[in-house]
Amino acid sequence: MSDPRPARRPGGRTARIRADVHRAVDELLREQPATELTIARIAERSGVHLGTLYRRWGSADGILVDVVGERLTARSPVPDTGDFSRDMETYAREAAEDLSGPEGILFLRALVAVRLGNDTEDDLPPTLAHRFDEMQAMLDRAAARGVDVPSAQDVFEIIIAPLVAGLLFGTEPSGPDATARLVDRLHRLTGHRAVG
Amino acid sequence: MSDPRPARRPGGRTARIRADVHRAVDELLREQPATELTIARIAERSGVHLGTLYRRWGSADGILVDVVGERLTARSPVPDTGDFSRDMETYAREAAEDLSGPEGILFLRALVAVRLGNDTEDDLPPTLAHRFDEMQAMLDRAAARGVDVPSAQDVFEIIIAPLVAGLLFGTEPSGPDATARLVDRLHRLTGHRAVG
DNA sequence: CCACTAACGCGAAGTCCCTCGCGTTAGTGG
DNA sequence: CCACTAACGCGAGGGACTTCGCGTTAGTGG
Repeated sequence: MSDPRPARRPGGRTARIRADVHRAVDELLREQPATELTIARIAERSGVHLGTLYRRWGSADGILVDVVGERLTARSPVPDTGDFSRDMETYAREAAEDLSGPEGILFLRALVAVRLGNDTEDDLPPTLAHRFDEMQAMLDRAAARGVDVPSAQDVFEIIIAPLVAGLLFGTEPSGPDATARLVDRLHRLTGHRAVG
Repeated sequence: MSDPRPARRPGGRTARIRADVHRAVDELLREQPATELTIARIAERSGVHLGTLYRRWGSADGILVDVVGERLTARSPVPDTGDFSRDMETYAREAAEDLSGPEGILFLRALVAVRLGNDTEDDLPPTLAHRFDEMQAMLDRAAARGVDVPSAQDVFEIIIAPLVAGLLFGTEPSGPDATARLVDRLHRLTGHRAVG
């Protein structure tokens, strides 16, 4: 969904077009509310033809998922300090910040539109799937050090889900205290002292 | 959101129009995928003029939130057997069923579009707020019987949030086992044997 | 360096979305 | 029963969205 083409010809032009589009979207988001972001405007700003945008991304939401998803991935690397408890808290705090910011909301909206809009059940956009893989790797590293870690699903249900749902329903306190509380709850529920 | 008018003139015609629209949407949803649901089609089927639909609901998503939200409220009354643990499990199971069904997905999509689409931060649609009030009442009843109950926010974070987020990210097992597991987790967190 | 073809540029055309002003209808309060 | 006005009906109109076929460009593999 992010960039739906299986990279059959990932060479120079294709990558250049994508970069142009990303730059244009970045600029446009800085100048106007996200609801004003149309394919036509992106085409105009980026110099990429309108038909090309439809062919590659299908819709403005598809472009948004691609752009914002990549931005989130880029600026929040998964931590690896050797202290699982601290890493987890950092991970949770970054996730909360990403989500509560304006582009987090944007990303969520676009993701929902793309995922629930089409009947074909397809996978997560690559940027998101990659993020989950990183978390799994973090858990694996800790497990390799002998730490008794929760499952990825536990982390998803106890940490991520409340953040996302709170955002949707507008009932989130979402301060730094909130994420600390979630992490603490994860430890208590999964029964780990979380040292390691 | 749901029906945005503060009921300044809730009398016969207004209610009649709303019923007509709801009936039309029900019919249309049975005949075609939700993505095909346009304001124009609703107007045609219901006999209500297109301009009226835009005035009252603003968009097709707004109508969807109204219609589906009411349907969910109507068919899943909050349980009250006097056994808190059982009530909570029933509540969770019903919520899970509502969400996993096609109209649950629909509702979620529409809710996101309506809530995150406009910049004005407004409240939850009445149907949803009402649902939360019912849950709070359920907790209050149990508390009045002397049961040590979790907070509404706990229920939201531990029961509702994983269901919603799982739906969005497509990572939900969401069987009856899953909800039982969530309820069990809630009990463990609040440290109750959940008898009452 | 050449042939192949994926991906893009182009522009027209159709469709749908949404708004607006004005006239009409029918709840509401007295 | 009457005056008032919220809410609806109406239709035109502009604007936005999306698709399509065809020609062109430029990675890719040999």
